[in-house]
Amino acid sequence: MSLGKKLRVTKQRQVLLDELRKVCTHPTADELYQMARKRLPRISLGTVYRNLELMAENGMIQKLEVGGTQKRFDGNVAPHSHVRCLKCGRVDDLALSLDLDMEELARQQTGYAIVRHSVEFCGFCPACR
Amino acid sequence: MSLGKKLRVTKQRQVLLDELRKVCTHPTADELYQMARKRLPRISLGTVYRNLELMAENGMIQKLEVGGTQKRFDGNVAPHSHVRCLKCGRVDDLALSLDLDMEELARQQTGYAIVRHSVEFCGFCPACR
DNA sequence: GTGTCTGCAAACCATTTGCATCGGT
DNA sequence: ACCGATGCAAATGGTTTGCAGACAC
Repeated sequence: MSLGKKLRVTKQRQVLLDELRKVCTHPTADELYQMARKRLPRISLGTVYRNLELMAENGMIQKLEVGGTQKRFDGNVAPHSHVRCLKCGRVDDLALSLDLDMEELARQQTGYAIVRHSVEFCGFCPACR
Repeated sequence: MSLGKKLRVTKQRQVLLDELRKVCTHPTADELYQMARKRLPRISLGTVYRNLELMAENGMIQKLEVGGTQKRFDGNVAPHSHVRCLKCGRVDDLALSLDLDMEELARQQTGYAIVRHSVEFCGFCPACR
């Protein structure tokens, strides 16, 4: 979550951040593009990708480390787990996080300097099973 | 891990499975392609992808649900966690698995029918930090 | 005014797929 | 002989990038 350089406040950036924080789903870049387009019809997909990347680097949003073909983004930067539906791909939150010293255990076992971790459950959501 | 239909025993399949079980790294499809090519120079990348997919469906190998741009495969089907280097992308094993009733907890909280889970730690490996 | 950001389009890269042929059973 | 599996090449789909003009500071 190391805060990077200061970003300029552009309409595009504001709208993307706002839309992302507004929803409880975990939209893909393309979904965010569709959402933002309703307010900024001329925004481009490239801008969406660039901003999501920059905002994630700055710790303003989270880029999810989940499976599936597309990356997903989360306006909630607090550590939490996710459940992903193997059929429809939706991702939901889960109020569960590993014990704080799990990362310490991982460091001891592997020699890695651990930055973060993620727990992902996979299964079928109520609508799909 | 629901075992699918029976697969024919082809040279390509045997070599891929053998190579994957031989290593402790978690190769990408392309890495496996390079490894297999030393023994089967005419094997195609499409065949590699098709077989990895089929063998994963049959529970013979594991397709890892980790971050990064490329999918990775694991010859070890026992449940375990992974550590991924944010710089070089290598993935190592971690002898750590969640409490058995974590999945039950996830089911209660979300209503999903949980099939599996994965824990991924991210950081910098000894060579990269 | 300067340096960042944007829209657009082309480029990229991992993965998938169609098809004619090959080979395991 | 049948039908799944293969090699090849083209197609796909998500993401990235180069560039010229626009905009935040």
